[in-house]
Amino acid sequence: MSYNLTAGAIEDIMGGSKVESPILQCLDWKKISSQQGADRFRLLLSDGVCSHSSAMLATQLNDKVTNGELEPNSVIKLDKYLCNTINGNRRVMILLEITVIAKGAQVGSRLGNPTPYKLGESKEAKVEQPVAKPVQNSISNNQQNKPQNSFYNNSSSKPFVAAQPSINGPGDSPVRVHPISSLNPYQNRWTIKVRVTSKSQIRTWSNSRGEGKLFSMTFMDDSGEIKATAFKDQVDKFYDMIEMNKVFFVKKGTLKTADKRYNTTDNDYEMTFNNDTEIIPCDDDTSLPTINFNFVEIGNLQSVEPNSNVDVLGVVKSVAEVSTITTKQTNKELKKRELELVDRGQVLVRLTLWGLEAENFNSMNNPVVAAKNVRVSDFGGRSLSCGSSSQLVLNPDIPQAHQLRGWYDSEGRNADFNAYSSEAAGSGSHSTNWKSFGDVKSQNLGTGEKGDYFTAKGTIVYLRKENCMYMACPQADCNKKVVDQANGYYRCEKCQKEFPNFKWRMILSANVADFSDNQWVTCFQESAENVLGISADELGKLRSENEAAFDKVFDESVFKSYVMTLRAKMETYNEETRLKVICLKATPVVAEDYHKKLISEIEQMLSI
DNA sequence: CCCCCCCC
Repeated sequence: MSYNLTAGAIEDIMGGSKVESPILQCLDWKKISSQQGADRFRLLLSDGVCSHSSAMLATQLNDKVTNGELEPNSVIKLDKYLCNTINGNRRVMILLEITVIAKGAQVGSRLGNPTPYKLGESKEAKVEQPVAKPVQNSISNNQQNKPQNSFYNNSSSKPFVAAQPSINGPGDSPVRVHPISSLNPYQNRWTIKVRVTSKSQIRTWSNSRGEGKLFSMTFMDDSGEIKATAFKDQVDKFYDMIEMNKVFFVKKGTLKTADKRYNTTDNDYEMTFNNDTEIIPCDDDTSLPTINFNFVEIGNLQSVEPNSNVDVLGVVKSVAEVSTITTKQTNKELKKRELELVDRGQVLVRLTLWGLEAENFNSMNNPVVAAKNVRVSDFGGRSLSCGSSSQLVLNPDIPQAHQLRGWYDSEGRNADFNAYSSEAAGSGSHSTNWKSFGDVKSQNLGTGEKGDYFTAKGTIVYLRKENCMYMACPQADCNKKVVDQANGYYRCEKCQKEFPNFKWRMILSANVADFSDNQWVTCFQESAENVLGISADELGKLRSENEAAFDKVFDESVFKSYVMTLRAKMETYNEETRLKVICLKATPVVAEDYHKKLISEIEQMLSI
């Protein structure tokens, strides 16, 4: 097996040429530790002729190193990369997208005989291509630290020079547009061309260090996104101008390390506007990506970690009035409004809007809403809340939204929904917490204080007939076992009373299996009656009067499948602690409903 | 320079 490295690519790239999708060998990598906790990897790349160690892996690709995909000697294709100049002459490549063509172990050793690249040294005695020369003085105010030939190797048609005359003064050269991913705190001569993909409300603060107001926003271009914040004067200057989804040129802002606690973008840096910041509207609305979503299905919110942020797509089934609440901490009055969102999984979740967004939300006719970056809370099972970095988009023009619209108008409008809600916290909300029996073990369910409630589809593989029922106190609120006095009376020790009758109660041990594992579960009265399809009273009669019929009830119940509401909890008997799983409810599988759930899970998988 | 994301 031979691998064709793009010989000469490193020299060309270092010389400033644009090389499409070069194939290089990664000879080694090195972890550059940073105080921020975000590791960065520097790669030693070779094109077979030259090697060069100034290639940084974009942090979103770190897992390629950590998961072992990019081991030394791998052959890789650079699908998307940048080349920046630092300190006037040192060039650094930033790898944004790569494909590992051959694993290091497969390649085995370094290919060719690469020697380290040195600036200005040509490997061959060839005439230098004019394009490979650093661009000199083509831009007014040329600075040492300016990225002289920063380019963005995406598609062939991406303009590197803004064709927008409005930001160039008379006689100025066209302004070079930089990708967001190239911004860093060490260079301040840049212009980015970005779309606004979120915009917060204005918020005020007052603390020991002073007071003021601010708003924040997210900018996006092909290379990534960045959070930007405007304070005080800059709020007055830019708040009205910055509009969701619009495109702007932005130049001169202060870059600092992103505080990942409050910044959900994948950018290592964030921007603060300053007195020199310029923002110029741009009417080009087509060349930049628009807000993108990574939707979690409403029914899958149960498996999302509370207090994390997600994107959700749903139909607004209902809109409540605005109400006012008072915060516990500061006694501040806040306006809120609740929306109910539903999707094809037929699950309903509540989304809370705050402040002006609550007051201004005014939409009838059950719009589809795409909610970006909303916070997941575990209140009432799961609920959603908008924060400052959240963004709602009504009736977005995306395929999933159109599908959802069609579904809602044709059937969803009249469908019943499984709601995450506080009333259902004991049962209903758990009906959407699907687990497999394999999950019960691998996720250590039941180890918590309260026990874990979940839903599983299981097939009965064995029913333990022995001791599955007992004679119980006939009092309505007492289910204690009674003692047969052998004189026609039955004594309940708890009630301290003898009765001429008793009632049958069930404790049925069932072994239930799904694709992943099997599980012993205990069914008490109701769920045992569900599973056996007969009342305890009738079964009790059969037991004493017709053993064959009694056995038949069990035989016929085996290999039937049920959707079960279960509770797993560790319990201790005689100093032995083991997991006990109780079946609270068992309903025969309705194929149509269950298949809908499977289909929505498949759709969920495909949409990622 | 904020850093709150609330309430049931």
